[in-house]
Amino acid sequence: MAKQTHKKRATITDVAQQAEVGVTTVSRMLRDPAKVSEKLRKRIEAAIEILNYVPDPKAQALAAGKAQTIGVLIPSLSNIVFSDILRGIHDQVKGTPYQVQIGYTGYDKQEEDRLIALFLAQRPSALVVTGIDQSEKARALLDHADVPIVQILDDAADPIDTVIGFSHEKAVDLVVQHFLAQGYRAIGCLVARFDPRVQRRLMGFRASLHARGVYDPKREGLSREASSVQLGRFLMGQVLDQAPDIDAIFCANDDLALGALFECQARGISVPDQMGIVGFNDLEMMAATHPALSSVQTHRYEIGAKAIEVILGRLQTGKRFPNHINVDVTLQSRASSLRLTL
Amino acid sequence: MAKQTHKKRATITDVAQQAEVGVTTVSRMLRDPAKVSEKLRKRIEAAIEILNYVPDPKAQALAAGKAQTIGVLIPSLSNIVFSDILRGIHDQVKGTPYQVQIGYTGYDKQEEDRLIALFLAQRPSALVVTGIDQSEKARALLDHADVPIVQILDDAADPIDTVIGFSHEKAVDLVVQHFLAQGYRAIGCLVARFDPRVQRRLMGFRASLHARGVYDPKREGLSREASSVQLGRFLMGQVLDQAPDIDAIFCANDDLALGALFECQARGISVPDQMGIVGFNDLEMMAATHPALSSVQTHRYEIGAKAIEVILGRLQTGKRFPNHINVDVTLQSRASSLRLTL
DNA sequence: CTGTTAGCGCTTTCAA
DNA sequence: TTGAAAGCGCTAACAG
Repeated sequence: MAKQTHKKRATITDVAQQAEVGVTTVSRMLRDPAKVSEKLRKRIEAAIEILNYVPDPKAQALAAGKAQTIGVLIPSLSNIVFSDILRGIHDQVKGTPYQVQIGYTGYDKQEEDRLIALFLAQRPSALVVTGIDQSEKARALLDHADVPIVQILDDAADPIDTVIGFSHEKAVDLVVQHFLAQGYRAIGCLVARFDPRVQRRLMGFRASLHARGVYDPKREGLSREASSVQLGRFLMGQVLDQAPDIDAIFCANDDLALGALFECQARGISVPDQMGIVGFNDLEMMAATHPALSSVQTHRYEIGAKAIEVILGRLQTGKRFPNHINVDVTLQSRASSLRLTL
Repeated sequence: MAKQTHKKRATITDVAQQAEVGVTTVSRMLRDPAKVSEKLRKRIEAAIEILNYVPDPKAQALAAGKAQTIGVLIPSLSNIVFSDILRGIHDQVKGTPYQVQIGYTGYDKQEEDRLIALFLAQRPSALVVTGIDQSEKARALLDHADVPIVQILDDAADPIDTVIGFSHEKAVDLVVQHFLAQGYRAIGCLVARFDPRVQRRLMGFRASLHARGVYDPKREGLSREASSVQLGRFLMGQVLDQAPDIDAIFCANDDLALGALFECQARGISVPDQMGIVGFNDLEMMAATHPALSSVQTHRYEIGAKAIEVILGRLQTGKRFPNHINVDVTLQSRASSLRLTL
């Protein structure tokens, strides 16, 4: 008899009436069908089908005291790096009862603080945040939040909870070693958008060159703008003009590296003979350029997936993972930085 | 006296007690401060500060009968095209009381159906879906949903509600015209991942060439794989092998075009003299390659932003927009397809 | 301008 | 096994 008035979605009560059982039974069936007798189960299933019932997640969350939501805070969308991480996250969440809620900080500390407070207020099941450079305030909130917190894409001595990533300094050192091994001596770098991780790459790069006594600030092309291929071309040109002796360039992002390659092509500078190029992140395109571009593979998809794995482990099976999960970075050395026949 | 027991977040009741007012007043203040007297407002603000109160969005949504959520369904994350759209959406939503909830269909019709049902069950304020190729089932749900529905990235004779985008057929015709005007005659194409929009581009391309009597299937490089630079190289190589007479290539995605360019470089084929290349979407990198790559600019950011503008218009100001919003596509003709001195 | 009182749709004791 | 009833935190009449 429970006719729907066209406009209203069916509620659990409607289903209960339709199936002639109590709402409790319907609710129970939804989260553990085994606890309901075969007979009622059939009736309820039929009722759900007839009424086209879909439980309201927010009512569930409210009643249960917590949302089946995993919050994810990332700085940006323009950067494929984060798309890859999100893919890893989504693929791993798929099939679980959890939903992903994404927040974009726009590389803005204040916005990050705001979003962390907002997300935490929704009592998510867990929270994934980018990097290790949260503000004092955010850190306090996070420390007291009673849910798994995963920091990604970096490494920290003192993680809030779990940190999954790698040391940017070490990653960059790999690049410098590689350049030197290939006989490059006048090594410069291109760096854009000074987010904390890029900054650590720059610092690591400088330290690494310093340690080998081959550091020269003239060979740096720096910009606060967002990284892009065009910016890569521009910065490469700039560095080339101010330090003509340069013979190798480390690009803190792959799009800069692509831009550097094109600038060299445009100027008739041969890569890798006159100029070695190495990028960072190893995006798909790097292997397909001509010559193929070397880059530091950062396994972004895996980092995203691992973050969820850790969270699900904690949430569902109670399994604990180590607080530091190091994802190996590897230098994919391709034609753009290989000039020695080995 | 309302001491918090450390673990529990403050509720609106706590705030009301702390400020010695009724909960209604607190609630009211939250959504329209002007309706509360100066005096109480101060007291409430203080209480909120002391208790560190953040309203629970799901309780709000439940009580209000609808979530302040705008659902967005897109097929993929790997494609920068959708990152751009999401940026437009987020930028436009920022500062409004709405939250964005993203769903990924993975180019899978069934998953799309499931997500549409799921999202609608949450009674969002509005829903943005990609394309116009929803299933019968999904369409029925969408038709009866009592919220603004915006379809993006395509054009349809019969939109569900509002459609924002452009005709892929017409866009492709622009490319063919351009090639012909530049004196190219043996025009081929590279197409990957047969999603409905890419498919329409292919159909439009064929029709356009047919109409001019210059269609040759041997000049097509097709693949069901996801579009990528590497795939672009591979397909370009394939087409070059099977149709050596080809002198121009339209790539249904920019990464394919980039791959095509590199394949030409690797084979010593000069662009644009021996081979004209035009891509689709005009990603940032296209202007920075050497030679710069022509591409069809699809204004993805604007489409995303416009979708939200339309939705906010309907939701907040009651303003109505036309059901068809056409976003002009323009061919950015750059060096890669210009071989006539004009 | 302010407070009381029902719910929103669902979960969850607690009895039956 | 099942169900009645009491909330989860908030909003929205409806009185004052």
